[in-house]
Amino acid sequence: MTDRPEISPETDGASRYSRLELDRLRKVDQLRQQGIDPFPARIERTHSVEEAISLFAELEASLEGDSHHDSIRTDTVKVAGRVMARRGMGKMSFLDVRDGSGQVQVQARADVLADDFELLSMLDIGDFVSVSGPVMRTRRGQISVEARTFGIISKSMRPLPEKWHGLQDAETRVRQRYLDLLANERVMENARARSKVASSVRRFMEAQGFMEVETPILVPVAAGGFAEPFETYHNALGRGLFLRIATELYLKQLTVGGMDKVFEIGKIFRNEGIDADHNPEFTTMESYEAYADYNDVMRMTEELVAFVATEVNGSTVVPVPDGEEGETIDLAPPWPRLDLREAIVDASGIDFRACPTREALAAAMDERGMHVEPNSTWQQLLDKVISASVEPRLVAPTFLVDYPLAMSPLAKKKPGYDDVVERFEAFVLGRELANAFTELNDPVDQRERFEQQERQREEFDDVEADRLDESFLLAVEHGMPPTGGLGIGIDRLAMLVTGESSIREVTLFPQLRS
RNA sequence: GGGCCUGUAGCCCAGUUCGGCAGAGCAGCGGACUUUUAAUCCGCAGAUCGUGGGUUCGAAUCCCACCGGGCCCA
Repeated sequence: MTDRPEISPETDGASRYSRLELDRLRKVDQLRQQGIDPFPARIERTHSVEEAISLFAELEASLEGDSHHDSIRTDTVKVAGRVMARRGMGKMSFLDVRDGSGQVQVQARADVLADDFELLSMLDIGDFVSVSGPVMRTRRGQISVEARTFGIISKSMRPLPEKWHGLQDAETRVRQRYLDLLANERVMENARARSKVASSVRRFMEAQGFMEVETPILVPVAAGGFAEPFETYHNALGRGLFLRIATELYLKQLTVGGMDKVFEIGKIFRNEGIDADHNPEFTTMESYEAYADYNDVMRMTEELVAFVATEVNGSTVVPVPDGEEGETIDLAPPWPRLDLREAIVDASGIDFRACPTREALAAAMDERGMHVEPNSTWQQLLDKVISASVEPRLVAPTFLVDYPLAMSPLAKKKPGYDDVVERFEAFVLGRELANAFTELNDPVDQRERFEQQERQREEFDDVEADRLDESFLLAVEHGMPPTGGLGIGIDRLAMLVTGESSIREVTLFPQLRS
């Protein structure tokens, strides 16, 4: 590391660096020429910013009423962080220094700092610095570290977003999320909230006695849901594989194996479009509980969501995104159970049991002026009726209960019905949040359902139809306990508790075109 | 897939209606300043106007294509 390219606007660096960045590169060089490492491997730190402020606050409180209040100083602390702002006036400068715990002002005075004061001329906003000195209050009352020593511990070569307007550009915000995190407080809050969503879901499930597992992401058959999978290739095996579209079938194999309460939190991948509600990779929590049915799962689901909201926000009341000022909904259980068939009749006048063929359903939709996509399957048509007429009404948390068998190939028939299954979906703010059923554990029925899906794939060119998974059927043929299963979207849950209306606001690095 | 909006300095934005010298603020550089809080004051510099074509005496501005981003519809 001896030869450094000449830094000037004339070199090819000019194509990569603006003048501002070249200025900063020169400062790095100048620091090295002065024998100062702009990127030291180790630094000393005794206090986080938050701890340093607390130290002062406690000292000040203990000396309440003391006549020398103005001259209170703590013992020397050493803090480190990024310079977010700078206010200089010749022989004295104020810096706002931020670490992960908070932000504190640093007062840098020429007479106190002596030699280190010169270093300020090498300092840029965005640099990381190390400061030692007592914590005190300035004359204006601002808690500050009075710098006795000062050092640059990592140079920033590029300017940060502007302090006042911050970073607004929607594209830069997601492509350079680190800048978004620095500039927009809400982004960090949302990231923390999402982290808490995942951890509180995990805590809830463990408290219910569920065991967390991990199942394959690279799978030979992408089954267990309606979605087109991503394809990949394993060189050593010499065969194509898919990225999973659900965790369902592996988890149910574990119930066959005796895991009575099992869950997984993980990414699934669906080869579909990108919009405010959809990212091609997203996170779900799926759970399977032996000896339970969908009524048990329904109770658990509403408890789970209420628990998560309370853990994250301290309340089951969440804001309605883009709603009226102060508009909220309450996630506290119990949530109303709406019979799906009745809900569809109420919303659209269509009774799906009276329209058992796609021709009958298409005619009913046509009568009501609903667009009928040619070559759609019965389930695709009904799904459209539900999403267009029923879902938008479901603002407060609601369960839609008892789905048509045709659109639920993994759910058990409701006793006394041959066309309705024990399945529910949970909706909040017009969006699907969870999907669950009494799991189909009859291997003969299950095989027929899969075969029906495969026929649909052929007949209607339905790339999202479910797939027959022979190794799953083999497991079920060995005997699967009666089981209640749940799938819940972690991203959707995060949107709900943060009050965000776009999945991009709760996904740190959403998929973008490159 | 269709429609609408959008891309100008490192960042935030004007300028596009009606073609006529590319602008301001923050950040930066130089200077003044020992109590600031978006510090202030003086001065300076900073642009592939997303990319490529076209129209025109002249294009950030009008037209076409393409590359990104956003919203709505399907």
